[in-house]
Parts: sequence; structure tokens; C-alpha cells
Amino acid sequence: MPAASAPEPSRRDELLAIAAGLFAERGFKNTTVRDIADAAGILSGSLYHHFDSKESMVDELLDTFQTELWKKYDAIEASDSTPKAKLEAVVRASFEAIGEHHSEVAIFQSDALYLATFERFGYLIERNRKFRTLWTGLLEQGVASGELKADLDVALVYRFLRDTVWVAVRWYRPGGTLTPADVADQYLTILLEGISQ
Amino acid sequence: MPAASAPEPSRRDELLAIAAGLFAERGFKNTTVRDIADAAGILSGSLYHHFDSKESMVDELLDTFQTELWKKYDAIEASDSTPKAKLEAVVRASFEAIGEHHSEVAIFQSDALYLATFERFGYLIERNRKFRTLWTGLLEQGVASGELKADLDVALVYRFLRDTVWVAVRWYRPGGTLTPADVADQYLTILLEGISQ
DNA sequence: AACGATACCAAGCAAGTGCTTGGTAGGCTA
DNA sequence: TAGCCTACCAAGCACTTGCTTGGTATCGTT
Repeated sequence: MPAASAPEPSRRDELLAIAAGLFAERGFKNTTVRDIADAAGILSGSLYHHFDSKESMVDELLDTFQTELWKKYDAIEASDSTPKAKLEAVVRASFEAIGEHHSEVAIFQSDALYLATFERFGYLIERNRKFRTLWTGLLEQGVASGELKADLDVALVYRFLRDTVWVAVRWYRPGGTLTPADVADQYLTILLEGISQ
Repeated sequence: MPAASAPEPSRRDELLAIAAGLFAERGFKNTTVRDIADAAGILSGSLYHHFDSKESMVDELLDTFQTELWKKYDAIEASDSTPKAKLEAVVRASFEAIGEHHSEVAIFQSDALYLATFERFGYLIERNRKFRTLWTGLLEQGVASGELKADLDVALVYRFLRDTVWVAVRWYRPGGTLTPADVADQYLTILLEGISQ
């Protein structure tokens, strides 16, 4: 028997992946535990052998994803590139995240606002703030260093950037002809020839 | 008594506006008829004196909005401006729609995909197709006329444009310091200096 | 053979869902 | 003043929701 290339996912991991797909497709609240169970070929009650609650499923999904994403962001921020190069790297890392964690990004995009109303998901708000601080900081540094246009409305460009990047999860399908890197390249070309001097 | 500046909305119109706000805020499926009734200060059953169903409320909201928006789009398409000028006009009209029909745009953004699964909302899919045809058409004409870069990936730029414009409904708040026209100006500046030659 | 762990089923409960029903109070018009 | 219209209430029905409970079949270990 050849050595397994992947560590063979546990049943629990399988169920979590199924739930992720459904949450991403129809939204957290619009996905029932019976939907998840049906997709997995078991009864809804059996899910509770593996998980405490439906909430704890999204929690685990989002928390794992966010932790991993921020490892990349922190490394980029700590590097000694120019602000503009850091901005590019952060955009690329985000498109990679869409490729690697498609469902999680989709869930975050469409349900974070709703989930954040529960105390349990307070960390989502904090992460959001941290995210804004990072991106606007890079934009401001880019303006200060002369790499970006001096008259940029940083707050508005930030929203422009943020939305454009993450909303791509709605149409990008992993496994197609376009890799996340391709998309990032094209986006950056369009974007930078607009805001770079 | 001075002449009324507005035609005084009927109770029905009031209820529809309340529903629109709630649908926009929490999504169609996550808004209950009791939520709407509570916000209006009546009991849920009383809503059915004014409307057939919860579905017919969104239907009326979206249909009215779409009809009005397409009046503007059709006028722009029929004008004799250059492709690039038409594109700019269409972007401006869309931002205006976000200002004037904020709730409806928000509902369309977050619930159209779900609603389109019902036969009743089939027109949403058709409108979407028409929308794509219009926008990609203008982009292609702009490329052909030399106003836009020759090497544009039109399909990708279309998604870029579409998402950026409509997703603005998530952060734009009517009545603030920025008018829809201001936002459109800034967006177009960022965008065109990237894709115009 | 006994044991515990894993993965599941069958049945059902309490809360909440959209919607229906029969009725009432007040105003407008003939 | 009789009849109708608008706007609502009170009660509840059929169904769906997340989750619980007590049990069973299959496994590897001892």
C-alpha cells in the first residue's frame, strides 16, 4: 500500500466540509441541520454525536480559516518590502484564500454580519477592525512614500479594494482555468494603473 | 394648510417600506412576518389584509425597482454618446439607484440568488442576463473604438465593475456627507485611469 | 468472551414559522 | 341610518426548526 498522500480526513472533518459547502451556498441560517445530515447520508440527530451545535460548526470553520489567513498577513506586514509591494502581497494572499478556503470566505462574506450579533462571534468584529487597520495603513504608507497618488481618498479606496477582492468569491470557482494568482494579477493591473503614480 | 409636497403614502406603502428596511438589514428569509408587524405596531395576521404573502412583498419591491432602473439604462443605451461615456453614465445611474432605492438594492444583492430559485422570480435571472449583455457590450465597444485598453479581459473587468458598484450598498449610507454622485466620481477616477488609454 | 469507543438510528419535544379564520371598530357615502 | 370599506385583533393550524434522548451495530483491544 502506497503511503497516503493526505492524512485521510476523519468522519468529523468530512461532515464539517459538507456543512461548509452548504453554508456557503445557501447561507448559515438558511441551511438546516437536516440539510447537512441529508447531504452526508445520515439523520440529523446523528450530527450531534460529532458537534455540540450548528453554531459550533461555523465557529470552527471561521476561526480556523481566520487564524490561517492572519498568519500570512502578519508575515507580509513584518517583511521589509515597500508599502505598495506589501499591498500587492496582501491582495495576492487574499485571492489565494479564496482559492483554498472558498466556502469559508463565502460564509464570512455573507454571514459575518449576522453572526457577529452573537457574543460568541465577537472575534469577527475585532478581526474586521484589524483588517481595516492593516489595509488603510498600507495605503497611507504608500501615499506617504510617493508610490501611490497623493490625492487618494484612503477610506474610500480601502472599501473599493476590500469589496472587490472578497466579493470575487461569488463568481470565482476553484478548479477552473483561472488560478487565484491569475485573477490577482489582472486585478492588480487594473487597480494599480489607476492608483499608482 | 400648505399643499402637500409628497402624495402622502398609503398605509400599504408604509408597511412595504418597513418590510424593505428589514429585508435589507437581515435578509428576506431571516425576516419573519412577525418582525415586520412588530416594526409597524400591528399583529402579523393584519399584514395579510394588505398583502397576499411575504413573497409578494419582495416581489413588488424588486419589480418596481428593476423597472425604474431599466428605464434609465435603456435611455443611456439609446443615447448617441461614445461607449466610454455610456459606461460612465451607467455607473452613475447605478450609484444613484443605491442612493434612491437603498433597501431594494441591498435585497437584490443578498437575496436575488435565493429568490431566483422560485419560478415566480424568474425575471430576476433574465434581468441579470440583460444587465451582463449591456455592460459587456459597452466594454467591448469601448475596446473596439479605442477608448479602452485593447488587452482588457472583458469578462473579468465586467465582474470587477459589477461587483464594485453594487457591493457599495453595504457601506454607503444615504444622507451622509457623500452623495451618490461623489462616490461615482471617485470610483470612475480610480477605475478609468486604470482601464482607459 | 468482555469492554469500550465510534458512528449511527428512531422518535420526539419546544419554539418558531407563514398564513388563515372569524370577528370588531370607526369612518365615508348613498 | 343603512351599507360598505379600511384597518386591524385574537386565536390557532400545519409545518419546520435546532436539539435531546435512549438505544443499536460494528469495530479493535484486552
